[in-house]
Amino acid sequence: MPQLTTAQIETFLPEIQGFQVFEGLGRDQVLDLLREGKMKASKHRECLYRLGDEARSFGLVLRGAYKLVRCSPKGDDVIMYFSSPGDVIAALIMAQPMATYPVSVISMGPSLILDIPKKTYQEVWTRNPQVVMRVQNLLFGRMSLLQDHKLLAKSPLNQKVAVLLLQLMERYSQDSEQILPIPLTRREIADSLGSTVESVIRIMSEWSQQGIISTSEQHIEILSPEKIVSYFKET
Amino acid sequence: MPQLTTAQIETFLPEIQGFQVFEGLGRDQVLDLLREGKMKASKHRECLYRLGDEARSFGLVLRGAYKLVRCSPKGDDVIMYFSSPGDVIAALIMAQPMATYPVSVISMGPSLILDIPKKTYQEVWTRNPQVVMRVQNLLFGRMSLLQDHKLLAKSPLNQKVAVLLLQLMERYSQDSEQILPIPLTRREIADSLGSTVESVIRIMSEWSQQGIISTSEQHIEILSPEKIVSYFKET
DNA sequence: CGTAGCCTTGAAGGTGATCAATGTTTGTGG
DNA sequence: CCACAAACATTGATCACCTTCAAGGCTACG
Repeated sequence: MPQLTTAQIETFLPEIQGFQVFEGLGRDQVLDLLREGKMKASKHRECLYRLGDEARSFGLVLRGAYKLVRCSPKGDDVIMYFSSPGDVIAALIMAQPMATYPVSVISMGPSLILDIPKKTYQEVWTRNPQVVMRVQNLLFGRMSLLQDHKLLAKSPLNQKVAVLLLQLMERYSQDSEQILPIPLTRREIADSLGSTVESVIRIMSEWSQQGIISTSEQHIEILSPEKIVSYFKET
Repeated sequence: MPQLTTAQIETFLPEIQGFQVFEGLGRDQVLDLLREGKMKASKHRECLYRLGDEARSFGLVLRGAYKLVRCSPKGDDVIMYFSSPGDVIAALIMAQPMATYPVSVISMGPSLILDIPKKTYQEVWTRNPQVVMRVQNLLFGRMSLLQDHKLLAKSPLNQKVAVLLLQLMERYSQDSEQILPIPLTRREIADSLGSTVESVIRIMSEWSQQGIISTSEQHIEILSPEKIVSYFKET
């Protein structure tokens, strides 16, 4: 995992200033919040933070995506969250002294993150009520997703897959194209929904045949969102 | 829903100062955070905040319990969270201007809450970084519960029920007795787990016969926690 | 060119949802 | 205090959905 020079932060600064967390903050204020931050590029499937390791730093996602993974009692992976650029990862755990990461963070496709030491969080982030509130809002968004997922507990699997794909599409798709720009495997969909690869495949194969979606080279495209939406309008 | 006089807050003040959110704060500071707060006693099954209503105030739970309920697309209730004394309810929504409650809040058994106007949150709570951090920690705890629930997605229902009962027992039981001091129906257990009453009953009946739990007058007692624990140690 | 990760399909089997019917407790108003 | 309604608990029968297991093919990458 190559570490880039701090100077490179400059390049991304305009973009970073546009992130929700930093909305409306001045350039110097933002630079202060990123103090001691190091850019880290991750290759596909590389592990950034490992569950159980001591939490020394947290991350601001710049490019690509990372999945937050825990391990079920049974031993299989469960994906808690898919992060997207602008997301702050593992921030909450920074508030506690001597804590360990509650999840593993693994990149999906080539990704870029700004890795910021715990010290900066404790000394700069927590002192600024506005920033703390912004982090809280991000957290609120993630909690809403977890709640939405709980709401679908009794729904059939195809509704769950439909909702997940549309959620991800909304967050990741650029240029209003309906193509997911990150490699999302069927296993990952299953791991996110608490289901199995086989079941997910059966559902998505059917959609492919019906021309509702199209998948090629690990990328998923939704051809007719309306039809997918219909899946969770049904009783 | 009778409103008690503000003077009554004095009575609860020592208790309130002991809550996690206010830990280490001075008496005057706490009083300021509760500014304009009104005590509200709720009867069993009474609705405190209704989903979709304009969010004008939030609550600090003093006695009893409240359930946070949303409605699934199918139309049946899903319980997102069981609150306990010391919990802050609907706080996050206070940060947004003109928002509506994202859940309904309904009391379980006779309960007591301190209802605090939005204004106090915006003017006092958000200004104090320490308090904001504390609220964030409470939120973090609730998110952990949602994550734990997601982790059990593939587990059989009896494990889910076991985990839920032990979680609630840990938070509510007083004097290290293993009796839940709040009326928890089997329907509520089902609504919380995204299951059905019948399935929950079948599981709990079996436990009753085996002497693992005992239920009388709407109260649940765990006779042998070890045996319940064993349910989620199994593969 | 072999391994690893991913995708696919089929068959069998189980868990839990659904539907239906009935008993029990709680709460309310006359 | 009784009668009636509403909420809760219970049991059984049936069946759909999804998991599990097994086997095989495809593609990328060292």
